[in-house]
Amino acid sequence: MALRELAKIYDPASVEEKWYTKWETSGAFKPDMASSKETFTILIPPPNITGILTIGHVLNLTIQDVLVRRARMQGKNTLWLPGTDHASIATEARVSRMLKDQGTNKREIGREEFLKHAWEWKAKYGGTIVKQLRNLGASCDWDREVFTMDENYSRAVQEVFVRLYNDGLIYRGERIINWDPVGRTALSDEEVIYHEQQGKLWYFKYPLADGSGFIEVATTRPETMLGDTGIAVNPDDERYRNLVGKKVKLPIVGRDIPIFADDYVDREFGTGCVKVTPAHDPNDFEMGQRHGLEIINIFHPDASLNEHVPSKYQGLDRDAARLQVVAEFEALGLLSKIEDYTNKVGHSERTNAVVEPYLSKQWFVKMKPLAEPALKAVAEGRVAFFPDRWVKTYNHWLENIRDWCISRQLWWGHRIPVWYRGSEIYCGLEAPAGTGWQQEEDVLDTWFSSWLWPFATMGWPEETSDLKKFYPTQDLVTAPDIIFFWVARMIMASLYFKDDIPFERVYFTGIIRDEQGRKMSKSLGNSPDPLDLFREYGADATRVSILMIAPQGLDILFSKDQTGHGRNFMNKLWNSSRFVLMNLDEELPVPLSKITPDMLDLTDRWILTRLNETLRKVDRAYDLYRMNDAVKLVYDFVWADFCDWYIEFAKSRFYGDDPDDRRVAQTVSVHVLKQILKLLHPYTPFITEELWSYFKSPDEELLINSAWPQIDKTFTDTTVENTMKLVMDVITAIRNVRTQLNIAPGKPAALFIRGENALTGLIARQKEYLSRLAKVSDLQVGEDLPKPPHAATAVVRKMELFIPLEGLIDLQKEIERLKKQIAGMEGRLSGIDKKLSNANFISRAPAQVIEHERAKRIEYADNLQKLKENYSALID
RNA sequence: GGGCGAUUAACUCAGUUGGUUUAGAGUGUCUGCCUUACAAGCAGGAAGUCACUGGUUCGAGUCCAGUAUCGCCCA
Repeated sequence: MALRELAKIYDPASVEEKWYTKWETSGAFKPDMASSKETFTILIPPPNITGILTIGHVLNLTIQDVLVRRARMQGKNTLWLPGTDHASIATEARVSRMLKDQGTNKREIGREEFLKHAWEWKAKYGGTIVKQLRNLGASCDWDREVFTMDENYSRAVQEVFVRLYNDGLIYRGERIINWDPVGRTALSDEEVIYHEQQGKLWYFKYPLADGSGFIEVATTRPETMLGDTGIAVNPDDERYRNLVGKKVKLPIVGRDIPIFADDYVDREFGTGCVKVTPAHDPNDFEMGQRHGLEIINIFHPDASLNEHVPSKYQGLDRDAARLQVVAEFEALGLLSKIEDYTNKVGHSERTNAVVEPYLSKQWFVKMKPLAEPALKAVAEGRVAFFPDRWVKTYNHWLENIRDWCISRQLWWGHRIPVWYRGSEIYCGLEAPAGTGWQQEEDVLDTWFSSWLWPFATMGWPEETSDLKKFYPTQDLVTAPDIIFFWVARMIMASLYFKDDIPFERVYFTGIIRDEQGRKMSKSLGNSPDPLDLFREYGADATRVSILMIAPQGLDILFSKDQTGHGRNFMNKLWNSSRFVLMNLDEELPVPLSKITPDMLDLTDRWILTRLNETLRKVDRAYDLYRMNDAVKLVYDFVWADFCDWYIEFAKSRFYGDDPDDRRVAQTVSVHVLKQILKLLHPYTPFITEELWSYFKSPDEELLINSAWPQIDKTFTDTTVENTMKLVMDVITAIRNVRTQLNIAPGKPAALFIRGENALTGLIARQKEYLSRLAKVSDLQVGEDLPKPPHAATAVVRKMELFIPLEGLIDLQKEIERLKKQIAGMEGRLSGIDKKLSNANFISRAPAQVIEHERAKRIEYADNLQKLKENYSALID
């Protein structure tokens, strides 16, 4: 059969979909349930159904795909389990916006109707990101795809709630929580993002109730004074000791409130007197509890003022109320001063609204008992973090953990399995018998379902075959910004409900930023759409580009241009394959196993040795989860070793007249190329599968299922690297001379090498290669070779290279060139002399190091002498 | 305020237990090449007091201490 020819340029669009379909329909993504082989499982961090693929996902998911594809090739029984997350707040916001566009809202249509719309929305848009994962090449087992509101999954969530409730780890309580006035729901502490903000510190005078004067307080939030129910001072503060026990008449409101002493108050801050608003500040709430203060909630859920403030303030937004309070204090002559003040203001992670500390009745999980085993699991190394510095962050959070507010005043989510009847409370999987029971209106925090991901995706609480086979999983790949939200909580939930770790290793990727170091965000519009990149450069190029610039655990500055690097690499791979293919005969060459080492050329032994070395280093990089190192190793092997040198050498043999040698070169080329395709397949699955189809033998299958390459010692040769280095150095030196003396690259030149026969003999045997790669027309070597007149000179490892080019050498240029070489060599020599003349160095450094320096000295001195001789010969 | 990280060529980054020529790569730049795989390419060159200051050591980009700048997390 005639071998097919490759197009001159790789066209990703024409092959990507074809191979993805082939992989999926062949069952390559599915594990073998009957197999007893070692399993390798990764759970996808479920993307939000509201989301679309971002560059951050591309990094994260590509790393997962790389790990999974390599494990699969290593013969492990591999499962990558995909799914999506229902994202309560985000989805509910989308659906609400849609309803608003239709001229209605959720309260108008009611819970049931709203949920119908939400499911419709999910059906229509929720699959977007999953489709995009296929474009990326993700080798997930789609038959196992899970959604956090699937029936089974929901049952697991209910089950967990009920068990924790019965175990006394879930309770309902009235606390100050973080309130999102836009989402109109409670948030957990983790969902509040603090931004530094330029604000003011207002100083207010509060008149004492007995008319004996004023007390001054400083506040960043004047409007909350409408809910003040006390004034606190530090008990040790001499300035205010005599005021403790007195009362203040609260301006505007007219309420009498007590002055009391509490250790919490910082004497240095402001005036040392603090206004206390127990309903709207967690610290004030605590003080209020300690001192029996009245609690007055002054806000509606949308953060406008309610009926507990004077009527002229009712209905005002908190910002408008602030201005009005300040104006009124000023009018009353009670505004003492205003200072600039920088403080951190909490914003809702989802809606970006300024979060209001708000007293309300919510459901909480007691975290301390869950945190302790989780700390232990990581401390004992049962779960390992890469990079491991994240352990510190993890420990710090768990050691200072606070109870988790899990109820949300939303409809889209898992409704809390609790029913009320009067003062009765029932918690269970099903509604209680009897009439008059009302189910809790709130749903659970989305993370309360995602923290069960490692086992709920596999059918828990049933003891399913998946759970038995694939739990616990091996690797989790995620961004460090959800270490608390998700990673730590999964460890806690898994230890509690499965009595086992959820995964053995967590790989934390960096965060992708733009060229200026800013986070990618929709509002900045600085996030390129990965699908555009796929179209423009191909999915493979996008994947490999991102991996190349993604060092372990460091943030990544990404720009579109970088995708060009990957594209160029793909082009290089494509064209080297194309070249090898066009130099084959009618049939594929015999496999390497049919070749005996004595048939191999020096360059064959060299490339096979380099291949072994690359395999060893790549595997080590994987073991350390240094993905970018692994990519770089293969990149260098392909581009520098294989393309720049081996293929260039091989041209002599492909075009030469020794058919046996030609066939050996074909065999080695194809062998090395196939190993390259295997090594690259996890990074760039599409192009490698496509190329594989041209080079695979009839008994070989898809590349995705092929075996990961192994080191083959048969062809390793320890001396070959040294010899090849010599040849390559000589070639480089000649090229160097040619360029610097402006000798046309195509112009043949003679070469004389004077040096030890042992070395020059090695070179002489590679005459053919010198001729092709350095355009050497006539080669003469010997120990006593006379220097030809009018020759350029170079020194390589004590050998003198002479290039006689009478009439073509610019003498002045050669003189300058040699001068520079001499200066360089003198610099090296003096550096070594400095070391060797240091008595301490001689007496304390290891003998090996000293020996090495001495050997270098001899060589440099020799080189220098030769350079100088040739220099003086030239200027005479 | 506490913690973590970064600082190496114009740009983006490697540099794994201190010694492997005078610190590497890609991009950009300069010179020359459309050499029968690839101009998305080839060959060659220039370019860095490794943020700063001390210390340890025969020897520091690498270890220690401090300083500065930037970034992130927590309070």
